[in-house]
Amino acid sequence: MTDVFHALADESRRLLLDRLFEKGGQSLTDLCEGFPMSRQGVAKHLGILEKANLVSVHWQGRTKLHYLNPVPLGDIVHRWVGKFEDARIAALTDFKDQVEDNQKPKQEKRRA
Amino acid sequence: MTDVFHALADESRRLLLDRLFEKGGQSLTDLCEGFPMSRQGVAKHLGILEKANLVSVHWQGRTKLHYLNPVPLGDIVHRWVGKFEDARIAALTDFKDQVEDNQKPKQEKRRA
DNA sequence: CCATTATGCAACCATATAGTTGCATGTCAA
DNA sequence: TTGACATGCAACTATATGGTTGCATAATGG
Repeated sequence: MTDVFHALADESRRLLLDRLFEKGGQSLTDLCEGFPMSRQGVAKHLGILEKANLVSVHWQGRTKLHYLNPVPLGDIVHRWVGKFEDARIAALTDFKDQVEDNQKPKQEKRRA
Repeated sequence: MTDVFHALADESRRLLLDRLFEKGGQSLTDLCEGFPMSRQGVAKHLGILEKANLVSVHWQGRTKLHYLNPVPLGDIVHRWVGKFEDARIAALTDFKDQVEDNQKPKQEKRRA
């Protein structure tokens, strides 16, 4: 989970995912094209994406083809989105309740 | 976007969100309770969550009440999940196509 | 007023991260 | 074999990060 979020928390890596989204099966050198960074820099980012399982690879001779792997995001993030959506619904009543409750001048701030 | 993912890429911060998910309107000291970290450590994490707009605050006298804010995740992450889901569908045909396509060039050492 | 409580600010430290360069390894084609 | 190409590995640097401690500020309550 940490790995996935961490991997996505970087513009360069999101850009690489964008590229793989447009066209899968690109090699390192393909992905380096027009990228403002050394080849090794890109390789490191791809390594992080692989480790997060957001990119899967397929060796073919001496070239390593990269593919976007949609599974972990679907699995892991979906849970969080669902959670936050529950919270969103709850927030409509909850937030107001809690603010009002906490606004009672003195203590008694613990909400029921 | 970077801020949101970065904020979520830390176990302590996700734990704080969990706590606010369970019960909104908690103060810094409330959230420090049982947390294996100094108050300032927690305050920093909350600052990052605020900056990412995942937590909104409401001052009440000298205490700062924290609430989970579901909006940015709903907006921003949803787009990514959607994108990855498109990719998931595409992957079924795309992946196979691209592998085969890339294999055309030369030798036959790899089977389809 | 004074003590207590809730928070903020700043400096500091250890480690992680993003990026670099240089060299090694392995594969392809002639 | 030889050279060119695709990638990996390792060392190094600057900065960001997660965490700490100490002190300052501001509101609360007796």
